Amino acid sequence: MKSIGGKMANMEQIVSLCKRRGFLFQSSEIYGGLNGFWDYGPLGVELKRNIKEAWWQDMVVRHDDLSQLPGTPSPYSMTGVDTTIIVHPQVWKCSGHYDLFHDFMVDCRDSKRRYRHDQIVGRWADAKGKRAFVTAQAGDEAEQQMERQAMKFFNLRAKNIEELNWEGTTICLTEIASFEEVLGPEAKALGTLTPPREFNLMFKTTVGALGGEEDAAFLRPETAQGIFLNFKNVLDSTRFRLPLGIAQTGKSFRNEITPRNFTFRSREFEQMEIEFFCHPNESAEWYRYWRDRRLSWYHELGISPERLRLREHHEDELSHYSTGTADIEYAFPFLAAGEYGELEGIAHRGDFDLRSHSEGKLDEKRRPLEVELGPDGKPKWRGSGKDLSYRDDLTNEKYIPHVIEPSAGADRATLAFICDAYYEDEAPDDEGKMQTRTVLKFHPRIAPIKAAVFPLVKKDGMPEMAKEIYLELKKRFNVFYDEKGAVGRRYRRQDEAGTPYCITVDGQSLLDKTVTIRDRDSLEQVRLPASECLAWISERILG
RNA sequence: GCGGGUGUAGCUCAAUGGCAGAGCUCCAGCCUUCCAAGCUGGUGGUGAGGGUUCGAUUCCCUUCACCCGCUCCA
Repeated sequence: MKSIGGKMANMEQIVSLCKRRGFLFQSSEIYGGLNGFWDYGPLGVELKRNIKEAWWQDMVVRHDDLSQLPGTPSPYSMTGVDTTIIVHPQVWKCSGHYDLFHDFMVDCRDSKRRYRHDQIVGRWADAKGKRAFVTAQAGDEAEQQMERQAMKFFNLRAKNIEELNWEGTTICLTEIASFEEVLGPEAKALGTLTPPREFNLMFKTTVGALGGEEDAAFLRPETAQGIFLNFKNVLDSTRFRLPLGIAQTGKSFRNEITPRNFTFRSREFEQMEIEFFCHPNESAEWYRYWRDRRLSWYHELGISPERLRLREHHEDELSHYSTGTADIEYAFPFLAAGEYGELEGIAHRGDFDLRSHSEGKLDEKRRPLEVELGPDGKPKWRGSGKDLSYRDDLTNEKYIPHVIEPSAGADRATLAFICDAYYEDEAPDDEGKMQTRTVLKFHPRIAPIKAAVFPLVKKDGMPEMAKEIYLELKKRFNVFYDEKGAVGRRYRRQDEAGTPYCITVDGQSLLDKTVTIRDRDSLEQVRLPASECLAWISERILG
């Protein structure tokens, strides 16, 4: 979002443009839509493909694996995989998603709030002949909040605090069978909490036509696990050495409780993920490298630096096994001023993933990490039992690699690029009056249409020459031909689509084989031989 | 999942318990030698389901979607 002439673009205008020009449509729209699902239209699919392609080219294909790049401890390799959406159900048990994504929630009928069942703590209390299980949300202030709740509920003043009797210790709500005597964290009466209800954040499906519950499988909530599963395959089938990054793009699925904000929180979405495997001693340095590299990638593709920020997670926000996580965040127009939405997370994951898939799911709360045990004392979720360590054939050192994970949302990036490109400015019409112009100032590399070719008027042989140029460019780029109506109107239409260049064949073209190329942002035109158009545009869009 | 708001043409918006309108867009044609508003004609709509009624886009119920606020966000 940019402001020009003091007018701020708002999300409604952007959504409207997306639909009007064919960037994004609601999924199943003719049936009334489906919450949390979005389709890309003719312009949107080109934009998103270009963004994914830029990512793949920049991260994998064009990566210089021979040089030591600034900020890195050594040269490194990059490669890719494309793994399945459905994998062995055990994968999600060892990855931690199964436990984490099967939250039980309780709602409070009184306060209209919702809580995670396992994040409510409480303690039995009595006063004035009444008894209640007084609760609060787990956290540092839980004890104070419980006391406040109890004083309020029992109608006690501070001076009568000794009338309040606590029994036993603070325990989790999960230990309480019936909620009849439970006082919700913000409730005024007892028994207002609903029974715990399961929220399946992973999409469940069935493998096999007759499958029962034992054949249940899940659509992946992230592409990353497919990379871990193939870590050994990649090393065994190639001559790559560590450090090595393995990239993958693909669809993931999460049953978000509240899809919101256009495509920002969708239930079906596409990720662009890298799992970067390295020696534990160098992992901190690699983490910093990837964090900075990924931030600069957005800058290179033209995102406004002032709307983008890198946010390091606080220590208490980190996963227990992570020694560092940073989010790349964008100031989306649908957020309040000063708020940012996550585009990408760069996480130092240590050896959690490879060890979990080898030994069994690790207990994130234990230091050092150990396999999480079930009630029977055996591993809660068994791993594959396969050795996923790496032997360095130069030093003969054997170790379990540490992992840096730059995980980006392709749809979120696409949305950010659209929002960031949206401008309304003023340009003069043919009578010199200033008219509002809506323009998407995409970086030429990601623009859906690279160039439009127009005959200035539809006669005198101009269309013929323009079509020739169009067909020649079309062999290399997505280009657009238009001969209808006033040329100014055609320029404006391309501005809305974000087309960076418009090539116009005019009277002079017929005499000397030159054309004009009009720049979307500056509105300036240059004249050059028609035969040089391809080279001129190539130079500007290859990035 | 809760509360509030909104659903009328591709877009922006009118109107009404009794034939649903405008502007822009779009399409066809005319005119046009560089930045959307010239001329002629044309396509096209009440989110879905049910109820009340002689008749519902309008009133009622249900549902779906979108927006705002909670909640959630590994």
